[in-house]
Amino acid sequence: MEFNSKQIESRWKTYWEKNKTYQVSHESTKPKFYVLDMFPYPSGAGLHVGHPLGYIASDIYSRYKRLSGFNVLHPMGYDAFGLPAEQYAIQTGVHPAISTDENINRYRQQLDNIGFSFDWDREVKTCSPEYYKWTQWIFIQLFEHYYDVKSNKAEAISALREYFSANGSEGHTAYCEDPISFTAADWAAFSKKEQEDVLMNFRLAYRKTTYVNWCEALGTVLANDEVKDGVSERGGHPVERKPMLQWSLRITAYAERLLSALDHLDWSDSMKKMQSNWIGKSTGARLFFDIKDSDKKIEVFTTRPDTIYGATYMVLAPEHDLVDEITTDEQRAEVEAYVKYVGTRSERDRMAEAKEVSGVFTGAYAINPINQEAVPVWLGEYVLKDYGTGAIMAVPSDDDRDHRFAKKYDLKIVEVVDKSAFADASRQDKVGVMINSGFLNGLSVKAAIERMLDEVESRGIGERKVNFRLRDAIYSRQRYWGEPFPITYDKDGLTIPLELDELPLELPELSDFQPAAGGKSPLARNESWVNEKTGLIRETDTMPGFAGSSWYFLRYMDPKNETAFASKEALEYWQDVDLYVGGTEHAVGHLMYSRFWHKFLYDKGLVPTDEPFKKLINQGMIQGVIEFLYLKKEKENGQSVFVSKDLVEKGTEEQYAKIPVFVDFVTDYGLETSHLNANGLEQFIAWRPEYKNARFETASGPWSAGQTEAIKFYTLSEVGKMSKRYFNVVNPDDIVEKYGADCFRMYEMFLGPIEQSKPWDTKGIDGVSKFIKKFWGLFFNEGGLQVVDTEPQKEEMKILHTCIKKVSSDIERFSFNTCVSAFMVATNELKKIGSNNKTVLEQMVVLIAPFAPFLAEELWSNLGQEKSVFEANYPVFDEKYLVEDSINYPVSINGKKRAVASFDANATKEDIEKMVLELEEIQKWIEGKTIRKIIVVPKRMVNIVVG
RNA sequence: GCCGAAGUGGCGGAAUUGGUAGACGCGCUGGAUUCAAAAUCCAGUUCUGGCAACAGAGUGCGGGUUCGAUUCCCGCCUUCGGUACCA
Repeated sequence: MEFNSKQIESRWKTYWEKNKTYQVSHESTKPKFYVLDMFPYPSGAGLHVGHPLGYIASDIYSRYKRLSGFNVLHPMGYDAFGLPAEQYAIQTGVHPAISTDENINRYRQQLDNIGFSFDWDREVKTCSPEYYKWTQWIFIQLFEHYYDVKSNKAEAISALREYFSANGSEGHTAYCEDPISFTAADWAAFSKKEQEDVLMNFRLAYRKTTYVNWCEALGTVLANDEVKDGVSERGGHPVERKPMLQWSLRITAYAERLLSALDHLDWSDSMKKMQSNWIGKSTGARLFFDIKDSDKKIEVFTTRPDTIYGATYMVLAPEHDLVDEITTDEQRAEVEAYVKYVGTRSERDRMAEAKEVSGVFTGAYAINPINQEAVPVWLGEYVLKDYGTGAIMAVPSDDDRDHRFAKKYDLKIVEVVDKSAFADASRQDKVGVMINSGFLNGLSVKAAIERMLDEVESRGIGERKVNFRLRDAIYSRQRYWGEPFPITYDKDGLTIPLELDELPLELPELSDFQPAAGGKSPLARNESWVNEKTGLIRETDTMPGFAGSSWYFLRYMDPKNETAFASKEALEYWQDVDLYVGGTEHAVGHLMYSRFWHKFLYDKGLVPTDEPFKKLINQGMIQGVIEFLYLKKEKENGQSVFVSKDLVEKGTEEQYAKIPVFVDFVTDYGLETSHLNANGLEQFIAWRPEYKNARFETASGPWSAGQTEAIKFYTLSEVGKMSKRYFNVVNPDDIVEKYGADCFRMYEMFLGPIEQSKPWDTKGIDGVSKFIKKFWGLFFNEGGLQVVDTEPQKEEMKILHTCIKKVSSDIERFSFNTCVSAFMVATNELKKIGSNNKTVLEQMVVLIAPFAPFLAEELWSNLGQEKSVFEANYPVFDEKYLVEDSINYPVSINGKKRAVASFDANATKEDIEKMVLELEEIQKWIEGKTIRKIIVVPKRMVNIVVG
C-alpha cells in the first residue's frame, strides 16, 4: 500500500476538527502545561519556511507533554497592529483592517497545512476591539498607579494624591527621577492642572517631551528602520530629531526587580545576560558641578568618583536644557551649527562613531567641586540626552572616548591613576594607585571610590546613586494602525482617562492614512472623532507594537471573557507559561516589556505569578540566500550596465548598486558559481522591464535580449533574511504540497539545532521523504498491512528501547534534529532484521506521533485503534533491554587511537590494563618504549602513555 | 562602537559530564535492476601519500592547560541577531 500524504492529511485534519481533539479547558484534574509560541505579525508576504521552525518544535513538545499525561495549553494568535499594514494602506489605499484580515486568513491556512495542535477556539488578534479593550484597560491602570519604593510595588495614584495633600512632598516614597519639593499648603494652592503636572512625574504611564525622527519633506515621523544613513529610506530626504510631547511607560521603576528576578528564570545565560546588560545597573555617584557666572548646576552621574581630580572638562548632550543658557555669545554661532548637525544624526550613529569624536566648546566653564578648578564645558554627540543625566564629567586619563576627545580638541589631561603595576590594563580598567588626587593619593582605585563617595556626601556636593541604563519606554506613535489611547484632554490640558464601560475605544474609520499636519497621527484629521465628547478632545496618537504583545499570553487563558482580561479561575489554573519559544530578536524588547506588565499586574493581584515565562527557548532564524546583480551606479550613454560578478574588481564594489534578483531565475543559487544563464537573463528582464534595454557584461562578452547561446552572468550570493524585498521567500505550502506536512515538519527539525540560524536549502528533504516511506513500509507491503502480533525478539526490543531512550531525552533537551536521526536509525535497523512486530511498531507510532502526527494517526488506526493516537500513553524506557555483555574500548597511545578491543562488561581496570598490553596492534607502538601510565575509563576508553 | 550567538568533510549537521571526530541525511563515485530513464537496492566517500596494509594531517586563526581538547582558558578573524519607532 502506497503512502499518500494528501489523503491522510485531509482525513485527519477533518477528524481533529470534528472531534475537537486539541480543545482544552482549565476544568481538569490533570497537571497543566502551557506551551507558547511568539505570535506572528501577519505580513503580506505570508509565512515563509522560517516561521514554522519554532512552531513545529513547540508543537512536538506540546504533543509529547500531552502523551505524557499533561493538560496542555497550546494557543496561537496574531500580533496584528503594525507599521507595514499602514504603509501598504498609504501606497494602495487598502484599509489596514482589510489587508490584515486577508493576511491572517492566509496565515491560518498555511498554519493548518502543517498540522499544529493549536486550540483555535482561543485565537487572539491584537487588533480586534474585544482584545484591545483590555490593552487599553491595562494602560489606564498604569496611568492610575505609581511605584512605591517602600512597599516595592505599584500603588494607586489616589493614595499619593492624599499623601501630598496631607504632607506635601516631604517623606514621600514614590519613585521618580527628578525630586521635587512642596508643602501641603503649596499643594492646596496648586491649580488642578499644576497638581496633575506634579502627579505626571509619578504615574507609570505619563506624558513627557521626547524625541522623534522627523522628516520635513515627507511630513511624517519615521521609525528608525525607515532611516538609513541619516536620510529617509523612501526618497532620501533629510531627517532630524524633533521634540514632541508623548506618552511613556515608567519601566525604570521596575528596573531592580526586572534584574533580580532573572536569577530564577530557566532562560539561557546569554539571554539573561542580554537582559541584564540592557537594564545596565551601575553604582556610583550623582554629582553637581557649579557653572561659573551662573546659579545653575550641571548634574552628572559617574561610576568613577575616584577620578574627579582628573575631570578636566565636561560634556553635555547637544540637546541638554542648559545649552542655550550657558553658551557665550562668541561661541553661539558655532554651537548652534553643531546642535543642528547633531540633530541630523541618529542615536545609533552617535554611539557607534567611536573612532571619530566630534564636539564644540560652549564658552562656559564649570567648577570642579573637589579642587575648585574651572573646567571648560563642551557639547559632544557621544553624550545622549536620554541616557543618565545627559551630561558627563570627562576624565581623559581613564576613559577612551574622553581621551580621544581631549586629544582632538587639545584639552588638558591629568593622569590620576598609576597603572604601571598592571602592564596589560586598558585605560578604563579599575586598577592601580591614585596620584595627583589630593587626599586620595596612594589609595587603590577601589578604596578611592569608597573614600570619595564618603567625601562627596559629607561635603554635600552629591550622593551615592544607583543608575540604570534602561530608559522609560516611549509609548506614543503618530500612526493610525494601533490601539487608540483611552485618554481625553479638557480645555486646560488636563488628562482624563475613559471609564471601563466606555471601552473599547474603537479606531474610527478613515480612508486617508497619510499623517496629519505637523506629523500628527492621521486620526487628528477625523475631527468629529477627536471632539466626540463635549468639551474634551481625544488623544490622537496610537499605542506602539509592543502594547498588544505585552500581555497576550494571559488572554489565551480565557480569550472570550467580556468582564475581565481573564477570569480568576483560568489564571489560577494556567498560572504562567511553562515553555516559551521564539526568536532572539525579541531578547530585550518584547520580553522586557512583557515582564514589566506582568509584574505590574502581579502587584495589583491580577495574576498569580511574578514572572510570565518560566522557560525560554530561542529558535534560530532560517535565512535565505539573496542573489544580487551588480549594476553600475552611473549609466553609460543613458544605458544601464550590469556587470557579471567575476568582472567586478576587488575594491571597486562601491561603484555598483546591488540589485536583488528573484532566486528562482538563478542557476546554482547559493553557490560560488551562482549565475544567470540566457534563460535566466530573459526572465530577469521580463520581470524588471525597466532594464530591458540594459547591457549585461560577462567574461565572454556582452549579452542583450534575444541572444540564446551559452552564457554565464555570475551573481553575488549572500546569506540573509528571507524577505519579500529580497525575492527569496520559500513558501511552506509548496513544500507541503510536494512532500507532505509530516515530511516538512521532520525536515525542518532535521536541518539542525533549533537555536541555531541556518540557511534554507530544500535539497536535503528527499532523505526525510525516503525515511517516511521506509517507516510506512515497516507496516505495509503491496498486499496491505503486514504486522505480526507475537512476542517481540530481544533484538527488536533493543532497537525500540534505544530509540525510546534517545528520543525522549532529546525532546526534553530540545534537540529535535537528533530525534529525527534516531528514528532513521531505528527504522533502518528494524528493516534490516525484517521486523514487523505489532508491539514494537505500536510503540514506534506513539513515539513518532509528536513529529509526524498525520502519519501516526493513520498507522495507529490501521493497527486497529479506535481513538486518536494522542489519547495514548508515551512509551516508557526500560534499561533492561540495553544491557551489553561486552564493551568495545578504543585503545589510544598518547591520545591517538590505535586499536579497538572488546572486553567483558564486568572487567576490572586491572584486567583491562593487562589485556590491553597484550593486543597485537598495540605491540608495535610500545616496543622499546617505556610505559609511563595507563588510563582506563570504565566503559569508555583506554589511553597508554609511552615515552 | 557596545551587548549576545555561531564557525567541524563538497553541503546540513553528530559527538549530552574533557574520553573512538565526522552519527544521520544530502551530494558525489561505482555497481545491480531497466530497451532506456525515473524510482529502488548494494558498496564507497575528511584531506594528503600509497595498489594495499598503513602512515601523516585535521573541528575559523594563534597560543595555553591536560595522559587526552570540537568541548576548558587567553588573544584575534569572519558571519549573524539586537542596539530602545520593523516585527
